[in-house]
Amino acid sequence: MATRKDVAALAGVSTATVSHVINQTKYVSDELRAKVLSAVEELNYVPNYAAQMMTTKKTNQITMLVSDISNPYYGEIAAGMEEVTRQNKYVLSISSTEGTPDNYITTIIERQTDGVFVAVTNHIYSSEIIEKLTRQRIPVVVATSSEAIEYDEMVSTISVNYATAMENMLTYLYDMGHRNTAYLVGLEEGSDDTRITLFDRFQHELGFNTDRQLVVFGDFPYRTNFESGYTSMNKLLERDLDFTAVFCTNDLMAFGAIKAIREANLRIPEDVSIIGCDNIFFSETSDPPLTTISIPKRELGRRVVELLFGAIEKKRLTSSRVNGELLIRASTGPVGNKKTEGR
Amino acid sequence: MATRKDVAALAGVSTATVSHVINQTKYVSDELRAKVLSAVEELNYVPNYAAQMMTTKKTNQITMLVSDISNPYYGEIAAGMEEVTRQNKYVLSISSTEGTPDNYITTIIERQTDGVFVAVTNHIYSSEIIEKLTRQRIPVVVATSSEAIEYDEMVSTISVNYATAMENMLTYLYDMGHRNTAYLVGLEEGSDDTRITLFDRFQHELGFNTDRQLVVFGDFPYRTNFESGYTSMNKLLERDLDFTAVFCTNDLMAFGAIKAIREANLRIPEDVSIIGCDNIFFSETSDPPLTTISIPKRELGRRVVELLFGAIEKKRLTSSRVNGELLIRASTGPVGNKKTEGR
DNA sequence: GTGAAAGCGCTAACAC
DNA sequence: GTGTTAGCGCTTTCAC
Repeated sequence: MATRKDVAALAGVSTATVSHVINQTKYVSDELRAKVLSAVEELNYVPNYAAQMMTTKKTNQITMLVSDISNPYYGEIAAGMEEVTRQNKYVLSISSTEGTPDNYITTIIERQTDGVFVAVTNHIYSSEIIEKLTRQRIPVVVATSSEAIEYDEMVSTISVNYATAMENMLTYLYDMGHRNTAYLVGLEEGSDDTRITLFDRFQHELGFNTDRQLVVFGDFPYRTNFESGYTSMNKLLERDLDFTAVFCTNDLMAFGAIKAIREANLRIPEDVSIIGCDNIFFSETSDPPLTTISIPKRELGRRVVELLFGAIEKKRLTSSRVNGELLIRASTGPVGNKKTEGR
Repeated sequence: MATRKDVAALAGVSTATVSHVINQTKYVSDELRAKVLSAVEELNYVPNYAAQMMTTKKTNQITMLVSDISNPYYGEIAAGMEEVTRQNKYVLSISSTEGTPDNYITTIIERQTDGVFVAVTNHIYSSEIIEKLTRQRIPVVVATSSEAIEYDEMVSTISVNYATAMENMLTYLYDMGHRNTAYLVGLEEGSDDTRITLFDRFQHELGFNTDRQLVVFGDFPYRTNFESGYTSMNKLLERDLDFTAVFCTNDLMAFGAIKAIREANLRIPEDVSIIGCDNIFFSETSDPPLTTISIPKRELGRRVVELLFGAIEKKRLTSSRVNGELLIRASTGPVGNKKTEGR
């Protein structure tokens, strides 16, 4: 593997000159620059990143820490991140924390990532992660839906504004005659998710029958995936309460819920209306197409990286916000003649 | 940021000793080891990876180069890779090559990734990528479905055995009365995909009406996503041929095809049976649930990393193979009374 | 068993 | 404009 020294020798210049033409860090005469370039070409020279990293103390690497990379929601966010990350010659690395996140953090710190996006749904883990990261002065962007939390100065937040979408959703349900709507949260009770508060608030304001029993929290380790949706829905069905609509923390859970509902011999939407969140790609093609709160995922991903760059370069921190939007499809409808013998 | 030197000073030992206890590379007396450890603890010391990289010439990093990270198929493979990658203290980085891959490769080479998994569907690009990588002596694993290609000694292959699944699929279709089945390839003509060959072969053997017009290749840049499925299906419909079943290169394309079919006022499966490939998560919940060739994605991801490790450590190369399996769901059925006025 | 010291490949002063 | 050189933090012989 050719080094900068070899190039310098071949081109008959000093190593510093080579550096300067490669990094365009100082003006070098056309003549020498040409020599250097051709030497680079000839030797098939590629700068050694590790060495560069060591002197500059920058890795040009950003990492995404995610609970579940196989959730396409994060896949699309990652695609958005990748886009701007790449344009800026950064590298995106992805860590999936299925379980406790301890080891990842050490890795991230060792690798001296320039910034990390914490997209971990488990609240306890994520605050732990954030703390460890900020202690090392690593810029962090957190996905939060709550503005209530106080973060360290190293952290910026990206959040989704759910207020309008949640209000629209509940108004829509109300207008369709729904008065008892459940919520499959998946997360632990006490999670800092604005949607929970918004759900309560708008239910009160609009005149729904509110019953905490209709809100189903998850079990450790608090996943929000297909299985979790399936389990939560079954939990809800066992409670034997009246409900005609179910809102789920995300589309994946909604699909799990749909499975459970069908197994219980209930029809969608005639017996139960289902609403998801995220609008992942498949919600459009699913059976039935899913009513959901759409989130601009790619845009969100781009924003995250911009936020991180801001923190890395200017050391100036801000927050960013993206809007959720209700998308009505076939999984919801008016309250119908419920098959009461269904369960 | 504490360095090894600080630790050595605090512990009252040499830097070498610190290295030895951290890397367990030589026996160090319990007494000193304890001192070192507590110094590490106290200083919150974390080894600098860049420095380590520089001396060891290893990055402990593996890269996945993928055409489309938002395709959940790759998401699941990535999850499998991440699993073993993590267990071995490696880092997984993901690059999405939407468009020409030139720049990524340079990045990968600069970063001196220890190994890369090339999951790029575009054949021309992928061979170019492989060449550049192997020229730098970087171990590569390629996803191929063809055994025909001769690769450099630095490349191992992971392949899916489609033979049985393809035969089962076509037999199944034949038994259902289908005689004209189309194939939406998405890729360019001449792609090294065994499925194309297998499709032809079994169609002949079983006695289908074969007509190359029923095989639809893609257009540059040869994507195999939803849009591509939609476009290809429309292309097929315009050809105005008889067909009662359509096989698609992957589930994403199948969903795109389904959209086009519905827009043409055709019913699934009464008028057209649809078969996908991959069995991504949503194929189970889609409308209709998709008949598809299932691939053990996580397992595949794990194997890829193992292959890469083999290449990195022992410099011994092998190949690995995983089996596809036909999964019959509701998007296929017997040839019915086709609504000929449908298009 | 422990330590000194020579690099690894590059950057960035600083001289020339 | 171009070259010299002192590190960056760590690993690893090789002495002791």
